Amino acid sequence: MAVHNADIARLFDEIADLLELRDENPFRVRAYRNAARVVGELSLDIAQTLAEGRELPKLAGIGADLEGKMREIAASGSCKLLEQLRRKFPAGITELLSLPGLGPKRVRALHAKRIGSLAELERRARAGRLRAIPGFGEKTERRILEAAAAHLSKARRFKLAAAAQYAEPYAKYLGGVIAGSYRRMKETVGDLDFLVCSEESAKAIERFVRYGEVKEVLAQGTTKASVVLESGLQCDLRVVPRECFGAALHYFTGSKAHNIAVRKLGLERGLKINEYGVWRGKKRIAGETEESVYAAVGLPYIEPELREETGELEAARRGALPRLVEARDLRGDLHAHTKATDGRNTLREMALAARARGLEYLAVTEHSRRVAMAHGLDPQRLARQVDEIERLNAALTGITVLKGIEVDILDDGSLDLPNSILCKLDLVVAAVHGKLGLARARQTERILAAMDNPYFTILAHPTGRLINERAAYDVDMLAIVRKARRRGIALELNAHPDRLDLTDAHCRMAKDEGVLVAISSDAHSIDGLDMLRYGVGQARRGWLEKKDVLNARALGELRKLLS
DNA sequence: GCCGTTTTCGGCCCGACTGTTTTCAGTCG
Repeated sequence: MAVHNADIARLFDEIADLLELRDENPFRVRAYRNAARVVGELSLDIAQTLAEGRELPKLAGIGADLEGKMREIAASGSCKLLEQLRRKFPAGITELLSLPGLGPKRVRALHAKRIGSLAELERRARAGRLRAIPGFGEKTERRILEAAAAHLSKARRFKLAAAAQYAEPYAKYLGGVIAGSYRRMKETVGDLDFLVCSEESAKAIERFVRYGEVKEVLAQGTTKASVVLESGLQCDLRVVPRECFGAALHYFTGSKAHNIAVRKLGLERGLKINEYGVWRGKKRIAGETEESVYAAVGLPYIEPELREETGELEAARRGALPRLVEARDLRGDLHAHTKATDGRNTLREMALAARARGLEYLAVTEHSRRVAMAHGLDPQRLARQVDEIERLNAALTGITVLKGIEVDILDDGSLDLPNSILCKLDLVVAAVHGKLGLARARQTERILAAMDNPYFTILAHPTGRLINERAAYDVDMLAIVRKARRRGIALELNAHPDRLDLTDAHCRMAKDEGVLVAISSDAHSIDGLDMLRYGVGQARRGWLEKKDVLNARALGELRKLLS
């Protein structure tokens, strides 16, 4: 049984829930929540590291006790404390905590009345028997009933690109900015946080709740409000005066863990930091800009994508923040399809679209024959496309089309096309598309074997995950990254919003190990080229700089690296 | 449960909104 970091994180969160229900020391609860977050974001595989007898690195906020519990969970899949806690409550109790409006105090009150599951809660609410419980009223009872019904359809997080379709027009309508995880370019967002500067907050709030797509107003006060859109996406608005804009933007951008750490730095200097500014006593000393907030605690500006409390404050203190890669740094795109296989536009249309977007080169990388569904290319068809690309390059200026392939890595680690044709290409992007369920050791071995092919240049979508749909295949990413380093292979950061694969943590791993990352669109149409922006966002979350990105190189230098 | 250029004990981020209250607890972000 393989225990993943996500499993350890989940169990830590469950312990935190149960400790809260027992009204334990809130700081002890916080320690478990923090540990869940740190473990969940860690790229190093804890169970595997321990299994190999290697030491765990010191993790922030995880001391001897929590490390012991990590070891226990890694070895057995659970831990004694959790088992003890679970015995004190009915099995479904933590589910109740996920309902809006239900926190530990109320769930404890429910438990005292022998309500320990969603089903039971719904039954009692329907019978009108919740309102008799202290702290519950008629309104709460109704909200719980609605929430319980909605919960069954399982609230999902929106992919970043989907959220953008709601967020951008709403922000424009409000005349405000978008903060929260959207601004931090997280791959999915649970809600949208808008910030508006105005001295007339009532008007701004009114405009917010009157937006045409609003289905329901959850809360409406004098400085903040929450709504749910028809799409199911929750949106929150805060209105602040102009002079507070920086402090408010910082506060509502998060992450929560980052904010807490910044406020602690403030406290050490005798400063209080809230969404209205940085305060020394009653005097506001900063807050008009985000820069002023950071400066108040002695730090340079930190980019939103870095604000996850995963070392950015320490780096800022040392003056060692990365100069993050930007969209305009990209000189080309190294993964795209055309009509020849499953793309929708012709070779020429794709080349012109890339040129129109300011790119210097575009690699055309069709599927290989194994992917029959996409009419993958066999050696003869690929040879014809190579000729076609050469003719097109002779006819076009301002854009160079590179000859490539997205060749399948077969079950045994060989490639789907012979070297006799691969050697004629500028680059070979290789990818796993089948046998996703192989056991970790075999999957890893298969990919490592493929990387021995001398023409292998880029590993496409290295984890194979589809956001909200399919988990990553089980693979030893560190072994793959290290092999890539030895073989001079780059890893792709597939920018498609469904993939964003590599993850942010894997980008950092690649950077730390000295492996270049190719930010590629995997475009199947000319519009697909625009997805590069999400790849850049993910790369920035992974601390990547221009120098870490293969396709931030000019064509000449790229050719040198490819050869 | 963690942590320490004040500390191995005693701290641990901060404010708004709602509903159920008669002045505030609970929840949320």
